[in-house]
Amino acid sequence: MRLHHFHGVAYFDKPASPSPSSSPPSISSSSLSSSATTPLGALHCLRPLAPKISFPEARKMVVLPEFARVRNAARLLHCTVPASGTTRWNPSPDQIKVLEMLYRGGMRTPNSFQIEQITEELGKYGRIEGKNVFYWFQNHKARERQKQKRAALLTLSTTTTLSSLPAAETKDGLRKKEEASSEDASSRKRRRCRTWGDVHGDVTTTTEVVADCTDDVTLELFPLRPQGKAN
Amino acid sequence: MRLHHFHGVAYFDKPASPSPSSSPPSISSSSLSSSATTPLGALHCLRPLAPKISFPEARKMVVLPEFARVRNAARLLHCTVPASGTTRWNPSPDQIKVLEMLYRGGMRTPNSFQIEQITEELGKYGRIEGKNVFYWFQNHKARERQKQKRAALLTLSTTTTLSSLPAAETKDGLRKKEEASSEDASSRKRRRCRTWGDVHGDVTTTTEVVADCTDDVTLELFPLRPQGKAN
DNA sequence: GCAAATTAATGATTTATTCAAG
DNA sequence: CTTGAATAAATCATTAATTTGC
Repeated sequence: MRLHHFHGVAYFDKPASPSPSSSPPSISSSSLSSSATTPLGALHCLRPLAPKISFPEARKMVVLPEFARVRNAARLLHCTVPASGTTRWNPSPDQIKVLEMLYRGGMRTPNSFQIEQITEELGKYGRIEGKNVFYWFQNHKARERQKQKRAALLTLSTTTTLSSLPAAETKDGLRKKEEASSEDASSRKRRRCRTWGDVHGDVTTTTEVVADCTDDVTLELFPLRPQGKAN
Repeated sequence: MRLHHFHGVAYFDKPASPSPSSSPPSISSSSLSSSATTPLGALHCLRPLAPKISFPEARKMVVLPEFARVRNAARLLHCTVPASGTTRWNPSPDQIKVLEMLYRGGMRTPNSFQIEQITEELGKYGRIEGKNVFYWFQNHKARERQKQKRAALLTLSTTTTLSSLPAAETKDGLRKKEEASSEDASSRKRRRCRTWGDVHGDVTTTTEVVADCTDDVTLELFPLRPQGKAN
């Protein structure tokens, strides 16, 4: 019911950046032909001005969530669809089905590319955004873990045999016990370093260099390798 | 010295979205003329291909950080500048100066718009990305807090008078004691809900509706109100 | 004086918590 | 009470300081 007006702020993205490693891809300034001083589009400020109409309070409308705040930067320019989004995402059964399938498949923290793919795919079953996918995986992972922990705790307090515990905890109690199905195995203590603006290696031209993995549209959404170890 | 190849993947952003509140702005799929099935650009996979040369191990090169993974989505398309970024951002004294000034000014968690502005500004003093700004504030805030906590702890253990403690903790010990300068005051327990892809209020047309705050390029970078409570 | 070895800072990620919509 | 959304705390990994042996 809302009716966001918005209109672009000319927030062009960054000129892309390196590729693999987690080197600084350069977001807004950096590279680009013009060194600063050329904000590109133009920047307005346009303050929030009473956004929503039916809100219990005036909250929500300022900053933005951790990740969000960063990424959003670019887009905006010709937003021409009210999108409809009223409140929070409500995953459809189909979407959940797919997400859980991916999770069971071993996917834990999809990278932006994967998120993009998944969002694209799930978009067929209903409105969804990348952040929803992102959050879903975060929450699901965390809650599965906590569920397992509780279960283990219970088991432990019941049987007291503590024989099946892989003894792989870190500080408080059993921890890190999932490792769902495949993946992992070699990266014992090396999670860090994802990247920021780069997910794919490199292209060369700006044309649709496309396909390099599988297809170019649906792409292997499910076969996606668990973690992202794309190499 | 590196020499990232990269080159865009045509990850256009999302069609922007609502505005104020934290309603789902729609990231990749959703709105847009085409419902899924049109990944736009094209997607490649091109694996990391030996990024860094001087690395003790083969780590770093897979997915990407929390926020990152989300935002990065778009950009890429005509990356034509090696950017230079080798590894992590190394703030120049000038950049730090500005950041600290903003911090002291009360800014704690800038929204994407602000980050964009700051990045733009700091870009004049050296390479920098939005994520750097974002991280800087996160880390600085956290470390200032922890520094203060430690100090207070020390004070407390020394004087034992505990008379000046505002008794505003939450669970473990003194906490939330900053509130730098202005802002805050009314929002006692309401941090949540920032937004995601929207920062500016609304426009209406796609043209440069620009200016609404101050100017349009340098913009009041420093006078920026502390938190973002732009209303 | 300088370069390898340590240590201190701090940038970047991940995990844990909290809040609140449905 | 479940779970999407958001923030803070804890960690990890690099880079800059600083120390130490030559």
